[in-house]
Amino acid sequence: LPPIIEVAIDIPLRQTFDYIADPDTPTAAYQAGMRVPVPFGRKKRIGIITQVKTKSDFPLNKLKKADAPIDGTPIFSEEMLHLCLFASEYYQAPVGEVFFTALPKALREGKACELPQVRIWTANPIDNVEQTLKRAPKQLRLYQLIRAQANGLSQEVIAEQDFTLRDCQTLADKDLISQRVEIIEPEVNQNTNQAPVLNDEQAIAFETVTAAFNTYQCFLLEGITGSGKTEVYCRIVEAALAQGKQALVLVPEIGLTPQTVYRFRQRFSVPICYLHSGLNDTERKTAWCQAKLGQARIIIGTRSAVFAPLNDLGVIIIDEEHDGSYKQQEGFRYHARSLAIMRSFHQNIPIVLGTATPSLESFANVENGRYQLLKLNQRAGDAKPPTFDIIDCRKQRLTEGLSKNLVSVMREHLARDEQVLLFINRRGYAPVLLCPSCAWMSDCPRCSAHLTMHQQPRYMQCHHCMHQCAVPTKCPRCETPRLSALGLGTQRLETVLEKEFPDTQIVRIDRDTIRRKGELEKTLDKIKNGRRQILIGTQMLAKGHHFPNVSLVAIIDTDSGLFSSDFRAMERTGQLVTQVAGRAGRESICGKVILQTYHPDHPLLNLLIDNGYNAFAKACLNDRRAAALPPFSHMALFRSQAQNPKAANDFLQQIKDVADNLSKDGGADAVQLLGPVAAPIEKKAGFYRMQLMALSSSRKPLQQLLSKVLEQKEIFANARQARWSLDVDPMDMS
DNA sequence: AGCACGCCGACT
DNA sequence: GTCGGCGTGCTC
Repeated sequence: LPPIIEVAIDIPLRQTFDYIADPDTPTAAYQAGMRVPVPFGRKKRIGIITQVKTKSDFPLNKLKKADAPIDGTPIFSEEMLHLCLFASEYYQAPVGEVFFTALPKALREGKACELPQVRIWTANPIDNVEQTLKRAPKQLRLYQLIRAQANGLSQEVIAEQDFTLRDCQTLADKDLISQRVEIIEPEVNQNTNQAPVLNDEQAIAFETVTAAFNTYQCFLLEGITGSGKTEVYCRIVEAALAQGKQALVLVPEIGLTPQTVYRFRQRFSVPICYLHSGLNDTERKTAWCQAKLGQARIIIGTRSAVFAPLNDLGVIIIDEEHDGSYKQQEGFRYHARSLAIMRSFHQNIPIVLGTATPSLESFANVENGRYQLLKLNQRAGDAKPPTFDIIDCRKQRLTEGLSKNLVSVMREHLARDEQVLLFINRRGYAPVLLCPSCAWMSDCPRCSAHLTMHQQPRYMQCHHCMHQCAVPTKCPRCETPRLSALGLGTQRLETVLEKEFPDTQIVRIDRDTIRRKGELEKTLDKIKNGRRQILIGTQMLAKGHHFPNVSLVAIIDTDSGLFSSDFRAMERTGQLVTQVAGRAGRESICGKVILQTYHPDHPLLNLLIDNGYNAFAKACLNDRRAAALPPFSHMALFRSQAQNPKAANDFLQQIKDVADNLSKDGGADAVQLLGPVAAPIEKKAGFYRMQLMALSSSRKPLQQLLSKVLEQKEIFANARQARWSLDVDPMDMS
């Protein structure tokens, strides 16, 4: 009797579907984790077998017949199958969606999981070939081309000489050449570089982690900028490789630059594969399969690489663990850090979270003993920490956002032929236009936000929905001819500085100046080789890059991160300031950091600059504890959006009603429901947005409530009137 | 999500 | 009389 298989399909349903296995296919050919084509509705879809069983809850006569599996061996190992099932439960995400986000597109579409191959043609020894092919000069040229290479010639090289596969086959049909297929081996560097000597702290970190090989332990490697975290990673990876294991290294989205890639490539003599957004579908499939088939020994990738298939995984490293890009913000909203920790727990291997500015979550886990803290406090060489200065903006008039004090300090540094880096978190010229006589403002027609004015080229744009229009020449309401540009963006800052420092080169880095790939690299080189420059940048510049010639860093709009509705805003500001401070200075120059603020007495800001990030984080944690916010409670956020604000509200109200009823029955009212309330940006691209928050002191009741709520079918009846999503452990409250 | 079914308005 | 709008229900 053919078995019944349980299949997950890529649709937004929180269920699997049962099928009867193909009776003509051996039973053993069906295994959990394999891809299988199944009839679904009136189309055929590819699904993942989650279970092979003998019984089904679904009426037997209604079960459809599955095809034979695509894979000879499961594409999801038992480990990955469980990780995906866990993730689906934890994040309340549809199973199929989870499995399919874990696969590269080419494999989702049913392509074979195999290593890239190359077709190689060799010439058969033929006498008098010139005679045989005398009427086919092109074929003769091809034959001679191939004959010239004793080991044969690959199809790619032949193609470069303007011969097609067809041409080769014609020769092959005449028995003049023959082909063989070879696996393309990944390029491997033969590195003889001597690894640098570790300092004491690095050595302790390295030894502690490697001593934990083959057991689960989560380490928080807290290393200030320049303390040599990367070298510790490299040593740990090296040790894992020496044990015949693979290593998984996760980096933030911005972190996988050619520089990082180059650094790893220079360091190791094993095949490395990279999984990042710059790859096309084929490259991604190749990298994935190289990992799966054990060819790649080190896998470096961004968020989704947490799903990389690795049979001999020995250690996981997460660089810049505090970085927000580890959280997927749409669809299946997972956090790669959480899943990586889960993965190492199930695999019984250590995991290292490295950063100069740990997330409060990780700090709390050190305090409660779940993570082990490893510290790197020594900077390489004689590099000194930067000094901080607060400029009290209440005491002086700012001209175009710049205080007199800042300008004069800038002059000092520039006079010494050093670089100055200015941070401002707004691109464009001015964040809003205002009519001085009737108070009209340049509001976006589709969002509850202003249109930002851009110059060169001149246009208005909404940074939330990308809506664009011309810059109005007069007030659309009262026809007053002169509108004032309010506030300061990177472009305006650039204009102002050009006037103030006419003989100094100014380099602006934001999404408007860095459009194409590689442009950032080019500009960074320009900065690295330059002197006496003013650099203007958004957050883009805060991450990962070091500028040895910068001796002064100023944050122009510190206050924008100080007072926000998002309870994580303060944490992010502290991380930004600390990371930014890390950009400045080198061994010989002591860096200076200036913060412009209207709130010079802000206690957390002062704690940060006087006592450092650790003290700041501790205080933030205390605030979180007092407010019973994460990480001292667990949060889930229902979001809804609809063109009609009532529809968005009604949907969430219905969820709240259902949830309230359920928690009454359960007795334990440990889950608090707050809302529905309007989202911080109430309207976006024409949609009204609402949210409903669920908070609980422990995870389990929250999880159970969410499961029960989502089981209620009536919720989905209303769901057509509003688009909705559920975010477990939301990182961004907007 | 996709797709079919189904029941009411403006058209060759 | 039909074409087609999108509300509702289902997918093993």
